[in-house]
Amino acid sequence: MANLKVMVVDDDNNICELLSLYLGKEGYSTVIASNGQEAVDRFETEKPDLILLDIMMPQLDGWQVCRRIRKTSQCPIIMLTAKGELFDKVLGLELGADDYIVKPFEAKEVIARVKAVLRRCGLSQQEEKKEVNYDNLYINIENYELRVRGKQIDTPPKEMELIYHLASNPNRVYTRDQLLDEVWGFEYYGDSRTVDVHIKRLREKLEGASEQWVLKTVWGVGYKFEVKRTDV
Amino acid sequence: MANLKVMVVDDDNNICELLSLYLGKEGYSTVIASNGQEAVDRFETEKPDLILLDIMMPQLDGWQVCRRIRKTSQCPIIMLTAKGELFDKVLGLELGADDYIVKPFEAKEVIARVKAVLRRCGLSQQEEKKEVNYDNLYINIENYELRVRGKQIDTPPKEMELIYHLASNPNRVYTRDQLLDEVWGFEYYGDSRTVDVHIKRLREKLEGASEQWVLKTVWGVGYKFEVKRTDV
DNA sequence: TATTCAGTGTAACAGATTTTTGAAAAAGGT
DNA sequence: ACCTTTTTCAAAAATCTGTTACACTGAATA
Repeated sequence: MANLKVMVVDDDNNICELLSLYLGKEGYSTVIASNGQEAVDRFETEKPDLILLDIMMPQLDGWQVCRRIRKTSQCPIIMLTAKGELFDKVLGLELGADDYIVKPFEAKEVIARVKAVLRRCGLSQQEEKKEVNYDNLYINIENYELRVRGKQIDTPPKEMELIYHLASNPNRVYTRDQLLDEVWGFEYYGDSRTVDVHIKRLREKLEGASEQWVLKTVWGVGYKFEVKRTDV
Repeated sequence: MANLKVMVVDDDNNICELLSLYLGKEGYSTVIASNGQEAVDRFETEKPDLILLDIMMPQLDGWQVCRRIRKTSQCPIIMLTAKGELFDKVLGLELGADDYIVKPFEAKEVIARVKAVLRRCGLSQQEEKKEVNYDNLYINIENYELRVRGKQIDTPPKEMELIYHLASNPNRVYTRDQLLDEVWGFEYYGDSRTVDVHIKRLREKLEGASEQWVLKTVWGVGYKFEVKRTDV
């Protein structure tokens, strides 16, 4: 896959530099714009593959920039919003934002979301694995196949995607909101308890399948697919 | 990461110089303002990434400066308060201060707090380690994972954060109040004995894990994660 | 050395919070 | 219309957290 270009738009130069650094490490090339007008202008000439767009900016704010760009392009846009600022999901959807990130953010999260959005748009940098394999567990998200102890188990799509998502990043803790965003999608509005119910049904299917891994609750935080370490 | 800029506001020039020195050594660039009005003015032009703000100043005091800056910016603010002066946490919270430091302060503490606040705002100068490793002890705060003698131990979030905090700064003594501030959070009000109970529960989990380190009580002061030195 | 006392360890409780679970309603597909 | 999947809801269960009371310890004093 050719090198992908990301445009970072924020009036705070530190944020721009930081994001640029994160993205650079992951092999993206970056373009920086430090205000709304510059963003609109450079978008035409640079033709980035994705835009990270701050909402709070003087003059032309993020929403306005988003609206303008959407008039001529479907280029994926991730909005940046400061914690405390209330982010209007409805407005975001109407204007065609693809995702949003709350500041302060972490490198990992930014990268994960950029990748996720690009993937959804069929622009992922490298083909990602469509299957995961653990002791007594095989998941293939392409043909929606789940095998536990070698036995195929009929599993509804949502459960399938959830276990695939968790098992693809073993030991990483996901909050319910992250899962809703990343598995259900940005546009999903709903009770975060929904995740619990799916986890429960997955657990019924996975119960006692292996000592090597477990679908664990991290109390007060979320869930993770925990894999026993053999080392250290 | 681009160089971060800190604005130091204090009517005592010695304090300013001293802080400036500390910060400079750590790679921050600094701007000094010696009264409230100057702080407000220079904030606009300099756009610092963080402000160290003395409370007691003639004319415009720290609280007033804080209020004014908060009208237009979420720039992190750490208040400086002299020992003896009573520092009003509630007022601090309402006005949106992010932390506070009591004078006389130590270089180490100032740097630690500046870093902590910047980190919370997603502006940390370098990626901080999310895991610590000692003989028979592995802590990963990102995955909420605690392993003692290689065995994974389920641990509640508060205990997790506490041991992570202590183990991240081995041999440093923390008072109970410091731990409440730094682990429970600036906004937490509560009995400092709470810390004792958490320490006890941690000790149960860590008991006899290693000769190399220990969760030690410093009588009359607080606690520290003590690591035996092999060198020196 | 005995005494005193503030500081610390511990166990147990209560309240708060979070998670699990079952059941039923809603939505979607055939 | 039927069946499956998904979501919602709320009661029940589990877990975490802060507090308290009391026992114990270390350090200072007489």
